[in-house]
Amino acid sequence: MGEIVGYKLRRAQLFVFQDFIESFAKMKLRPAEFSVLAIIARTPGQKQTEIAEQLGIKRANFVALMDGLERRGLAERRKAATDKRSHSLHLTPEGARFVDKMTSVWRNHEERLIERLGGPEARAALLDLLGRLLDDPER
Amino acid sequence: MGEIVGYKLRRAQLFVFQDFIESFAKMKLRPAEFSVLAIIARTPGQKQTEIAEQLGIKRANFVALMDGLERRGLAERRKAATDKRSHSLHLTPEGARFVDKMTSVWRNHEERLIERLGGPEARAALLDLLGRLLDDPER
DNA sequence: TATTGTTATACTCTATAACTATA
DNA sequence: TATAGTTATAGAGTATAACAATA
Repeated sequence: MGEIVGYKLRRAQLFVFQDFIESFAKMKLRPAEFSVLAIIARTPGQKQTEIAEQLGIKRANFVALMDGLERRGLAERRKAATDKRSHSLHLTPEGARFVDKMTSVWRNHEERLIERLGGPEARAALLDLLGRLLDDPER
Repeated sequence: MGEIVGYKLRRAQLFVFQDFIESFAKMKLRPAEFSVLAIIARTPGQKQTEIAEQLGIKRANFVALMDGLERRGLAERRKAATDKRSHSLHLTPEGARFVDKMTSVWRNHEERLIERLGGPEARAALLDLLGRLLDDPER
């Protein structure tokens, strides 16, 4: 099975997620929540559907995810003045502090991966190859 | 998010699985079933728990999977003479023909990935990097 | 006592349809 | 009519506990 790209990709992804999940167990943060906070931190004010789409999450499933972040006081929905149907998403001050902590935990996790891969060049090579599969324009 | 190994790995895995699933839609074969048939074909006679463990599937969840393959006449459980608790797994003759077809469909899928990656060397490089993450001894 | 296969069950993710309020 | 957010729901995939038969 080691010659099958999809299989090995899946096993590697599960391994990396396992490390990720353990890293964030204390913060009670799951991968999807991490990604939502990261996106909001980088570009505040986007509406739900925009963020869900970027992450490949169905907007229906995004609701409960965002409910959780809002209940924890990390992010908030604001009624958009221009379009009263939509919510623009922002971090709370506490959410901004949380993201700082989260980023530092993530760096440790990423550092562990770099060591396994054999250095930063290997990580860059992996990101490049994955980007080719995805046809990523920012590659 | 493009700089986060786990995230990009996940997206790439989903993309590859999507192509895989579409490739095998006509054969009504899911990734887990593919992997079980491939393992049985390569090493017939192993018992359920051994195969499940190799694939990272819990033995409880393996039961329904194997039920399905048996119901379709592709694989079968044989009572092991030495240990009457265990089942040794084998392909049926129809299962063997199915695996041939399956392998050729898989090759097309894999060929598509190689093109995206930019050639067989790129695929080899990707498998190597993923193997490093997994600490794969057969790398 | 321990292990193999099994059942039952629960939890997370994901996918779809249909509703409401706005546009 | 169409869109943003929402609700309800169903299907995978995965995890654990407990049981019967056998070791």
